[in-house]
Amino acid sequence: MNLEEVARRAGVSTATVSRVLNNLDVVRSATRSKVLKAVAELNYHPNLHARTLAGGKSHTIGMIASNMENPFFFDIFRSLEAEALRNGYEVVVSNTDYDPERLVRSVRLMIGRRVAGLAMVVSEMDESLVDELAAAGIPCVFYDVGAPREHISNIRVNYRAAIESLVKMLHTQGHRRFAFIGHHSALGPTSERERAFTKSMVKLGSGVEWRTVADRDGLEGGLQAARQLLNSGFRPTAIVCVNDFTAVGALRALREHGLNVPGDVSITGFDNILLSEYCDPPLTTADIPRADIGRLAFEALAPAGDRQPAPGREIVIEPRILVRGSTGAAYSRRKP
Amino acid sequence: MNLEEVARRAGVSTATVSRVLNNLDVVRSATRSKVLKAVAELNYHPNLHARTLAGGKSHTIGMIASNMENPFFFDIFRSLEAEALRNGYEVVVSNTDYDPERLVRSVRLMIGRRVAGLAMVVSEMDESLVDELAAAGIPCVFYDVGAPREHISNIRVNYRAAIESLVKMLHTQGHRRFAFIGHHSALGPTSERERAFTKSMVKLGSGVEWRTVADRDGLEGGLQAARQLLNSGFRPTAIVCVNDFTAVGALRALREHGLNVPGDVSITGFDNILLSEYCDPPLTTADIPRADIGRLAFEALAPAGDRQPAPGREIVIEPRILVRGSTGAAYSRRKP
DNA sequence: TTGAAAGCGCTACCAG
DNA sequence: CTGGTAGCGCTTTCAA
Repeated sequence: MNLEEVARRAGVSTATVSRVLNNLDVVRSATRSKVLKAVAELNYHPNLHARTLAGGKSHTIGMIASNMENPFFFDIFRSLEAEALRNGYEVVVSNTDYDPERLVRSVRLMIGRRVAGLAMVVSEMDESLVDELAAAGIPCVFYDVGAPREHISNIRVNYRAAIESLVKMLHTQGHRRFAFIGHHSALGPTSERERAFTKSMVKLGSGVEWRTVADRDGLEGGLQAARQLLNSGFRPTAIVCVNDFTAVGALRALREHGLNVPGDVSITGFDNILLSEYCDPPLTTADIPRADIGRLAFEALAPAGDRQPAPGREIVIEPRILVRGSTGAAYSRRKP
Repeated sequence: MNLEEVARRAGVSTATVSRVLNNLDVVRSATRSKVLKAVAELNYHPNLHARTLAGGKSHTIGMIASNMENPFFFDIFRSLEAEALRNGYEVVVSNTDYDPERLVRSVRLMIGRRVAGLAMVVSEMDESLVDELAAAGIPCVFYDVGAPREHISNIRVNYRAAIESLVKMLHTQGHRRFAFIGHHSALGPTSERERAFTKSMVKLGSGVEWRTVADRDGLEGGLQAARQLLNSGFRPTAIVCVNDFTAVGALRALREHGLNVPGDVSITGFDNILLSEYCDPPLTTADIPRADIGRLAFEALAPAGDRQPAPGREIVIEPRILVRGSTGAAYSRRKP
């Protein structure tokens, strides 16, 4: 089933059918009707590959994420997609599960698809991959993983400030034994968050004890990391988690050990995913405005109004601290 | 950047480059090297659209889901993708958010992409859309939404049996006031689960009171539905939820009302998503083997070994009940 | 306002 | 084992 069959049935040329299908309003209304009738009767659906090939432009935006299972990434996808659809683009996602090989695979796939733009929401990144992307001439926007280059936009979050606020608050509440639960990831946000944590600890000086531990991203990773932490004998009164998803996992480990939150241990998340309000207790966290990020990412790739993609901009996002039930004064356990 | 440039640089024909890129082992090893060298030097990435168009086959499988935010769907996607990748296919997903219009859009998009197969993991379904798909000649597999036709495979879950088991267990534990929390959805699993619940209630006879309530799928929907239920004045001692995701939302409403689970109220989920073990208390639920579903779906679409897609099969899955901490004897609240 | 025809980048078939 | 070439289904000039 192709244009030609439709054209034949409508008694016009393929060019005309194409024009109708693309809403080029040069077509006489009577002709248009004939064509649409034929299209409907034949249950015709244009071949998008042929269209892309002939048209020379893709109309799809790619997004590569490290862990679509983590609602944080899904939220970004959702806002990016909404913005894209509104502007006549599709978006196709690819998940790497923090696997460098899958990252390479995904990037190549996106290049092969000749996507109109690519949002990289990943923690791992290889310099040579960025080269590849640049050589392919695909507009890119990186979230959180540094790729400071010409023509490449970066969206970054000011973790430092947020983690510092969180730590300062906990310290003020009397906490002196801290722990950081991270997740494995070569570079980027995690290590940046961890570094931010470490720096904050150092800044607090000798009055505090602390350690860090890490496992995979996610519920299970948080659980394992927290178990490992608790089994080590070290007993923090405050745990700073790399993100909410991990924190929810850690919460389970705390319950297993009979520790009350925030009575025995305070815990913080990061991101402000919906789930952070549904766990018990709800998490004190730092809100990252995912809706904005999706929108900004799209604008950096294919701005509305057919402007050229914005040249390499640097967008910094300031998280907002949200204090909820998972944190409180040190040693505040209410006796039963 | 195209085949021709690569061919020129390697001093061979485009046909040969194509053969190398497709691993047709008829190429002399020396020639192959030359080609690969040129490919690398030029940072060449084949245009997948051209490939699909010329080759006449797509090598990508589509999946349309109602709510990718619900981990249940993501789990199915993950297993489907794993199986697909293993067999040389890509998979591209589309999310409908239970919106019939987005469903139509998604289906058309998949047809336009000429996907090699399509997994429909949706609750809403329009008969005419199934026609469209059939006319387009795309192998399809439907999860849970009846589309009994020639050449179309269906994977369904025996909700009836599972819900009945759950209800029977609760009844045996002394529960007499039940509630069902569902989610809006035109047809399919929800209504089937709800019907299953209703039937079970009727079967229990006049000794029980019950009612049903519904909101959107998800954390927020579960919360709202449960609030609505509790504010109605009816006080069930057992709540059966349409799925785990919703149940976690309901749990929050129960906490808000100062109700202890399972002391005051028992609650059950469905699906056995990972989160069901991370909430407090962990949910009694019915396990649906998502990994199997993804695999079965793939096999129904593009069986390994180049066999033709299996002709319309009907696969029934029997959930397994998992009893965890969210259920217990009626009126068993331990006094503080 | 419409049609004819030249590609878009690749595969696959037929020769050699 | 390799090259030439006819499409795949569509868009887009260029003419009419």
